Amino acid sequence: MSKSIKELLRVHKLNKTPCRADMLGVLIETDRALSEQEIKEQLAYDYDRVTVFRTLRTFIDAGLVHHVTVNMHEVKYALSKRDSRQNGDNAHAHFHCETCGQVVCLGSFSPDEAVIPEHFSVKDYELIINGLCAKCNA
Amino acid sequence: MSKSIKELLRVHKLNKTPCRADMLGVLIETDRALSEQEIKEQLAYDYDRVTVFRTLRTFIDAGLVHHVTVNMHEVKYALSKRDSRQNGDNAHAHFHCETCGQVVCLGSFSPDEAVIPEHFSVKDYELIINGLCAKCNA
DNA sequence: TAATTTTTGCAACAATGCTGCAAAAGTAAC
DNA sequence: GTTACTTTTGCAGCATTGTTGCAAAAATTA
Repeated sequence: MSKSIKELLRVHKLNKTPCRADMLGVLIETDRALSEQEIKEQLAYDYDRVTVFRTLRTFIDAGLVHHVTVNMHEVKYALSKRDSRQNGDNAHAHFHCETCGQVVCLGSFSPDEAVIPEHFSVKDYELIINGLCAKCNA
Repeated sequence: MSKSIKELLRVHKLNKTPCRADMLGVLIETDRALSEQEIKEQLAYDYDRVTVFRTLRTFIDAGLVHHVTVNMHEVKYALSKRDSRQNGDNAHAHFHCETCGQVVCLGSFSPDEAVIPEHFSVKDYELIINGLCAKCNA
């Protein structure tokens, strides 16, 4: 397990540091998206809150992690399956449980194929499309 | 115009107050989603920030307004076309321009029909599905 | 107009996002 | 391994935002 952490960091051209390895370990061991708070609670050591904050940003910039926002303000982070900077993996579907707050990443999707896990029920969904409007596209 | 503000408030069972009428006026005159800050800047008078905050929440609770979050933390508010509490209008597609930050509401959608306005280009989209997971569904 | 309910403004606090800077740790070259 | 250089971390600290409680003001109802 420790080996793949090292590998992941190396592949993404990030130096290996205790905090990064620790955080990555937490994210690897979870199949769902975690809030900053949830990640902190699972870390082996207490790092400065700014460090955790910056590390998450580093991971995102490196394409190692992606984020979702549910309920207006709850930001959750999850390991990207593949390097989202390189390939066409530019769409994400996430399932958010309104009761327990759990967010699971459903991976890539096309607007015409919604993959809902069995026994999950959909109340509503929201599509956020990022791109350029007509004015900025000119 | 003032008449439709009054109407909207009445239909949603909300008392008419200067702040509400003012804010509703701003939202009606815009076809896109606005941040709390943008709304404040367009108001005729300066209301307490808590009042604006609470009024937005009141509007959302009443189904008069809905919200989108882009770029992790930017929350934007837009007038709902119909009362989203009553009918099946439980899905929203929003277009977010990464350059100017503009968010336009594309209205209701099904995952298999993505309606992108002409000359808009998509970089990526995100689908947030709210509902119940298997565990909470039991 | 009076009585009752609702809304607003203010004070205040917690949590979060973020920056600059110096210390510590990591990396590379010898 | 030691040295020199680069990167990361921790800390102090500030701005913004989300939120609550309460009393004053406004709106609604009778």
